[in-house]
Amino acid sequence: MKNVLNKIKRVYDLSEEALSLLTSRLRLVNFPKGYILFEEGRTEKYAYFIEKGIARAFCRKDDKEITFWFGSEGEMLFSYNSYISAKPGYETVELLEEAILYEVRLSDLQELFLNNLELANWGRKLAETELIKTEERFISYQFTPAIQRYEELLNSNPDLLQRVSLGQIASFLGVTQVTLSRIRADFR
Amino acid sequence: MKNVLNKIKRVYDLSEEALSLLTSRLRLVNFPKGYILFEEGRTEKYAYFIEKGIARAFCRKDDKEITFWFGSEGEMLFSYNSYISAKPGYETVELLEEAILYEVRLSDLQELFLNNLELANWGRKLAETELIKTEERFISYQFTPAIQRYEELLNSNPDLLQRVSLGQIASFLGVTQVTLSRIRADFR
DNA sequence: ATCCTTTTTTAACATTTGTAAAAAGAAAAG
DNA sequence: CTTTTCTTTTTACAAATGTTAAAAAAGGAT
Repeated sequence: MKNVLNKIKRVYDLSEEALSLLTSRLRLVNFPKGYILFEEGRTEKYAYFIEKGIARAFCRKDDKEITFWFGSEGEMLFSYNSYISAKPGYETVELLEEAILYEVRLSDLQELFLNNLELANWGRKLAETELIKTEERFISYQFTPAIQRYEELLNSNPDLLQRVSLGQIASFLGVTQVTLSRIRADFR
Repeated sequence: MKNVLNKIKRVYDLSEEALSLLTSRLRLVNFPKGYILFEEGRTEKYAYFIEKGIARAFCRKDDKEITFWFGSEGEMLFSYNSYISAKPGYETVELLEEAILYEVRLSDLQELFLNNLELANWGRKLAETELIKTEERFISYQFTPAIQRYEELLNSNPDLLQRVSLGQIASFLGVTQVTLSRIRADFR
């Protein structure tokens, strides 16, 4: 549970009591490589902490897929619409490796938030942290050319290339696979 | 205070007590058109509710500006980095019209969040709502061509064209002003 | 109304990126 | 080891967008 505990504390430091309230709702689960954890259009009932493995979130449109997120050890997995408003999600989440996750029921989380001040603030911090990350990525997206975003991605996530296919990285960067190949060719 | 109260309640419904705890920390302020409310690199001490007026948030890079947000009546204004981690902000916020705002000290907000369960959950919901909006925009950005984003923007915000210059809308859409002009020409 | 300033449009050209298809390379299966 | 399948690179061409500069249009000020 090392990676998960680490993540929980990094979000917002909790007392022993609050921490065990939260962890008591976690359940260890395993899934094979390729497993579809969340499916577009479904209202999900669980969120997950990644103890081991890597996942990607993507949306489909006209038989194209756009990957907009990668997450690995020590990160959380939600279907935001389900988590935030109990509505069908717009994203599909696929496990790219065999994975060890901790599962938590969304209704349990809600209940904890509504009854425990520390956990409510933990949930607030969690959303705030994700918010900043998302907005910064949005901005960097407009400012920074794909080449540079590619370098930054590899710097912040050096093992990504070994774990994820180039086509998926290309769609994450917002370019086609052909363009990414060209970028890499210039690179050398 | 109509627009602001509306916004507060739309985020998350509060009891009378919690609501007045929050509103007691608000202070009415006025600013002229063109006023720079937040400045890139500064750690801001306040957040604002917009009672009247319209604002834009942008980042600068190599003498270019990228507008990534517009907000008007009934929306909130923060420098996210200041709000979330008391660090210097990456954005500049400019008032595009004479404005009536309600100001709240960030340290007051923090204090309320840490002491009141309802307000902590209000703060959580606020961040969550912003998070979904930002992520959806990010995704639509990759999927949807500029023409369509332009139409959607005008649909959801019909008076924007009257209140904001085309150059700013273009940078919001992620294209140059020339491209936006071409888009509008095809349109007719 | 006229002048001045700012905003928006248009034009010509260069650059980038996309598309489709083929070739090369790598990984998995027999 | 060979074949099959999947992934990545390359090529040629088309389409979209950026750049720079000039023209046109719109708004304000006197």
